[in-house]
Amino acid sequence: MGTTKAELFTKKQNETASLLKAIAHPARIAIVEYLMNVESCVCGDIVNKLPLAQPTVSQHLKELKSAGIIQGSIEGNTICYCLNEKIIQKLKVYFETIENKISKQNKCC
Amino acid sequence: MGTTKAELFTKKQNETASLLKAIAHPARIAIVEYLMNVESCVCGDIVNKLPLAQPTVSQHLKELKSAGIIQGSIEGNTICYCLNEKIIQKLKVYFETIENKISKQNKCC
DNA sequence: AAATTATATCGTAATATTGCAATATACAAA
DNA sequence: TTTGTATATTGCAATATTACGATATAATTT
Repeated sequence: MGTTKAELFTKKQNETASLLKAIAHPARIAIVEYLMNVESCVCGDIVNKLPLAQPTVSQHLKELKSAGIIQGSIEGNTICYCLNEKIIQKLKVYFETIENKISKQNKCC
Repeated sequence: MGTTKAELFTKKQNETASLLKAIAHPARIAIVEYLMNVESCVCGDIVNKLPLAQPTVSQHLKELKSAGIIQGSIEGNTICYCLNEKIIQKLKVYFETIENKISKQNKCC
């Protein structure tokens, strides 16, 4: 195996899992945290900032982008990446909702 | 490879990635969402609720537990699992912080 | 104590992920 | 139009993850 049995879970559960998985890597965390602190964001800067080879960074950027966590816009020779605020907010709300539901019930441990 | 080069990132980035990775699977999302909606929580209930074999569920519970996302307390023959509110809150705050930082800066895309 | 019930662990097959060298593409500058 | 610069894609080796049958462990009931 190695294959997740996605068909056995709800669409939403699979989507949530994919979204979290897309961020759940130190290099991708580092990219997100870099973008959150910077105003203008060029791919080359990210490559220089990260301790990984250019193709590896490119691959991580692709994953973040296809999950919708970052957006990229072509700027001549260069690509400007930035965070998708809506998706970040969605994740915040997800954990906020869990937090609120927990506090409303008795805990057994 | 297949190995993440964890030593190249900060301790905190690695911890955040591990924590997110621990939830980033539809079965583990399903477990978290089940626990969030239920008052008393016994491992057997989770096994019955999920469309996976008992050893598989046990393995997922172990991962959630070792990441600190759930806690388990032995209750005779049975094990009662529940969510660790502090960790969930930590994740909420993480995304909340990113959200706040984004809105304070100019976006280029 | 034997049988039953609840959960964990081991071992392993199938598949996925990570990282990078080599190479391709695409625009910019000379 | 050749050269340089920025980014993406391909191909592949190493390692990690997922799932589960078989089995172990540990408490409960009979």
